[in-house]
Amino acid sequence: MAIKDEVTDKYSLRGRVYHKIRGDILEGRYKNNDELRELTIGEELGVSRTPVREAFRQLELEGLIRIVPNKGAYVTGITAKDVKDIYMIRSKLEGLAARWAVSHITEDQMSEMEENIYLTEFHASKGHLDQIATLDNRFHEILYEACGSKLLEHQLREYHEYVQRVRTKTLSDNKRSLASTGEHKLIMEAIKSGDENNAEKAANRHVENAYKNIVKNGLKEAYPDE
Amino acid sequence: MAIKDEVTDKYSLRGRVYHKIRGDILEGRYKNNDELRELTIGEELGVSRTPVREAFRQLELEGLIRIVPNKGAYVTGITAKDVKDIYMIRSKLEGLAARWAVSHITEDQMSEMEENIYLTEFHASKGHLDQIATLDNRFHEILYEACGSKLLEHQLREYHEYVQRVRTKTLSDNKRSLASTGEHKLIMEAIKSGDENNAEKAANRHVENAYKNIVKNGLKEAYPDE
DNA sequence: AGTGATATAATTGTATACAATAATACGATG
DNA sequence: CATCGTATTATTGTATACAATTATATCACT
Repeated sequence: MAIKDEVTDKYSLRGRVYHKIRGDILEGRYKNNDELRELTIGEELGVSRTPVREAFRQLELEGLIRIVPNKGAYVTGITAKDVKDIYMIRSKLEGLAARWAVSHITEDQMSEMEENIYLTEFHASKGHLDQIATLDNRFHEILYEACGSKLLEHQLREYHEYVQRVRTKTLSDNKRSLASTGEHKLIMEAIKSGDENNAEKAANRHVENAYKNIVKNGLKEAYPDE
Repeated sequence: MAIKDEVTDKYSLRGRVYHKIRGDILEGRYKNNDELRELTIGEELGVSRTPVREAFRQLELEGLIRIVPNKGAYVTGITAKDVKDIYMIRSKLEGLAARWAVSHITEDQMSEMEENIYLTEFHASKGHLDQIATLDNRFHEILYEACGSKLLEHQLREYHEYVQRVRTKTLSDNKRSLASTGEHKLIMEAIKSGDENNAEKAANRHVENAYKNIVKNGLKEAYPDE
């Protein structure tokens, strides 16, 4: 109730609970193996156990918590190893997305991609970190939308969200953000020129390089080991 | 109640409902856009709306149904295009799994993989379709377990389940099952000899070939177009 | 004091009750 | 006869009640 009165009805109560807990886990506000009690969470958000339970079931399926029957729900979170795996998987899948985008991208999407890179170059030269981060996210979003596969789009978006925390942290490295923009440009140009093989390879390398940079800037401090 | 009394308590009521509906969708027992009513499903399985709703939320997250707020739940199912996308994605991810298996596979897993191929060759020569299908599934399971990544393992298993229906259908082609076993052997040998690049390529090609065979044997009849 | 049994409390699992929303039926009006 | 508005019904969303299970505390006994 409390929530429902305050804001417009963008989500159901269950939706709010789900996004709240999910955010708290992905942003690292819970520690690994923290126990989540239905009643406690419900009271914090001013809702009953029902929507909390439904949110728990979704988070369980997503692998962000694990539910022990008749016992409780425990935070699983994301480890340093997970981040590594996600980047290696993303490398392959963003490659596929870039390859497929060659034959599926619309004119509007192509224009937005070019504009995105143009703008990013400008803000990178000025050191505008916030804008760079937003544009970087948007570049990948455009790629996902342009690949022509709802399935791949959904999967990539999910992985992208999972590592959001470490990404925003690492983009504040100015040298990396310049290199990153250059790599975006290579992907865009390959797609524009219709070169599927190069588009795929460029996307592969871009994600691999992003991961290398993350390791260099200290992944271990941001995520638990095991 | 009805269910709980009949069988041992392997799953909660919610678990049963989830697996039941999921199976019905994946096996094609629902048509696309079929509406699922909480009360109806609950009555069919002898449970109340609560566990049904929790199952619905999971299926929604998985993308197998879509829930329109205050309206209802509608089957999304899997289309011919989805099958294609899944095979292309699987090609890349099984490649990764094979590559990672090189440095993560245990002795037991290696032995089981060799034995699996030996047995498959035997049953293929005799035309034992059921055994071949079981062993084929198991081969991929071993690969997933051996890759050393819970995340990749989970994702591959999910995709594998999604296309289970079309797989069992297509393996009844005897020529394909022989070729498939040969491809398994190539993957196994590359892993055994420690050749990461070849392991990845062999797995890529194996999944691509499996898809080509599916197309040849009539994918359109098994799945809706859009 | 330590150990085990039993009672008590806390927590989850499921069913039901109530509220809100959307679909449908029906009748008034032009 | 068509159309709009209203009443009714059906369905989902949420809260609460009860059942089952697990954790905790208490106390007797050695």
